[in-house]
Amino acid sequence: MVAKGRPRKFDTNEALDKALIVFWQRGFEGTSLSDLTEAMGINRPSLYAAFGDKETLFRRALDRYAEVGPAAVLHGALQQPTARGVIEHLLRGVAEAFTHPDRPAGCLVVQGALSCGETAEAVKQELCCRRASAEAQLRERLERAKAEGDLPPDADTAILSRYVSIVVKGMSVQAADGASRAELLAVVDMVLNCWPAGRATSENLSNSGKGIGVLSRAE
Amino acid sequence: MVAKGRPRKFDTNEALDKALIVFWQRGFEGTSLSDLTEAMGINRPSLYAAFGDKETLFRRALDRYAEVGPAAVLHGALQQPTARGVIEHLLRGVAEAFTHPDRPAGCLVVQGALSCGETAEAVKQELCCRRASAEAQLRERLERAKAEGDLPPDADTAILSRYVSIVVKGMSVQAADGASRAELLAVVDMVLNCWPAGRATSENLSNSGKGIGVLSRAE
DNA sequence: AGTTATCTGTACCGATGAGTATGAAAAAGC
DNA sequence: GCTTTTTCATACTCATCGGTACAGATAACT
Repeated sequence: MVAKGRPRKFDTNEALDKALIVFWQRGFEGTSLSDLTEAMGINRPSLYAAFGDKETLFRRALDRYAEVGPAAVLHGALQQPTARGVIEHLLRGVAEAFTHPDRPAGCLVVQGALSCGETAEAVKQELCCRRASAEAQLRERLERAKAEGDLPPDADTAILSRYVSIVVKGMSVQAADGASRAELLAVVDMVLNCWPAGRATSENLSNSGKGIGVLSRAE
Repeated sequence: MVAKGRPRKFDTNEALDKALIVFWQRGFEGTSLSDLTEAMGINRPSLYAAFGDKETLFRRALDRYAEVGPAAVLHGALQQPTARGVIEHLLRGVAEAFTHPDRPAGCLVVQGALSCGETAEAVKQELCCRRASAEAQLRERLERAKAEGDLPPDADTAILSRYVSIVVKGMSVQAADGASRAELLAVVDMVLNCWPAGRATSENLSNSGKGIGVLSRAE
């Protein structure tokens, strides 16, 4: 299976990786086609022929990110045997991936198009869906843990997964602000230390009997 | 003190508030001058005469945001008598402010320019500094709490303030994703429930004797 | 009334945005 | 060697970007 016409002068995968890095650094709106062609080492028509328009290229980069970037951590985490293991693997893995020395800090799915103009609205929605999907997968995994007796039967998996999701998103912003790996991991340790299942108590896994917002104060 | 020349046809404060909303929704890069003039109900030269260029206007909007937006919650929180009260006021206030029905979801300081092109680099840095400043203020307040015996003497205020900062940033993204006020508040309840000082134990306030990363697993 | 100072509206500036037309170049198939 | 097919490089399109020149309008001050 050899191509017929003039062969490509560049490697498509390598070029996509370069594009991924640029999008990751600057976001969708902040990246111009000139930024892309310069980083990829190709010129404009080659880019369009190989990847389609800017939005299509961004989606390709997103898929690539899901395979090799921090987003890949979730997949491994979900396969851990215990709920505690899932959370630990996820948070530690993400803290490390967000501070990888050779890659942009933080998460492309968070920073790619958090708020934007109308022209990037579709991309923003796509990222929003991916974030929601990650949280949903996590929640299903915790639901399974509950069914297996790994989490107390009154655990609120919606709140738990949302909490973890929030911590991950927060770490992404913190990493973009320049937080070091050690700083993020220290927070992860604290979160894990507070992780309810680590205490073998269900009191903070739900609000059963108390109702949301009616908590005893500690003063 | 009456102005001399032709009087302004619009109210400067109202116009600034309109600009704030647009920046808050679309971010710095995602907002065009046409978006601004349309929302503010004035035309371009009036905008430039009254506020300077786009970046200056954004900074004015930021200052306004610090007074009336979610950022104002921090100020009230820092004045709470106990560390626990500070955190509770901050997290609850922010959860509510990020989901105010009449305002854009989330936080301008987080979403205004998280990642961007070169032209917005200065704005990005400014936002980064403001986030860091908030965390530093929180840390100083916790340090005071430690001095007052309100927190255990071995509490690591750097990690604690960073943790709270991460939760706030994460909630901002979550709110932008469409999370409801009740959903955020439920997470806040869980965080507060896990808040170490609420348990009158210092074991998860520091890693004393164990060292970061050497935590007992719960399996 | 006349002067001066400021604001408004239109119409414009050069630069850059994303996307493309076109012809030369380089390979395979015959 | 010639055709076919695909890629490459230059140079272009049109729209929009942030920012401004200029003339008319509207007020206070003298």
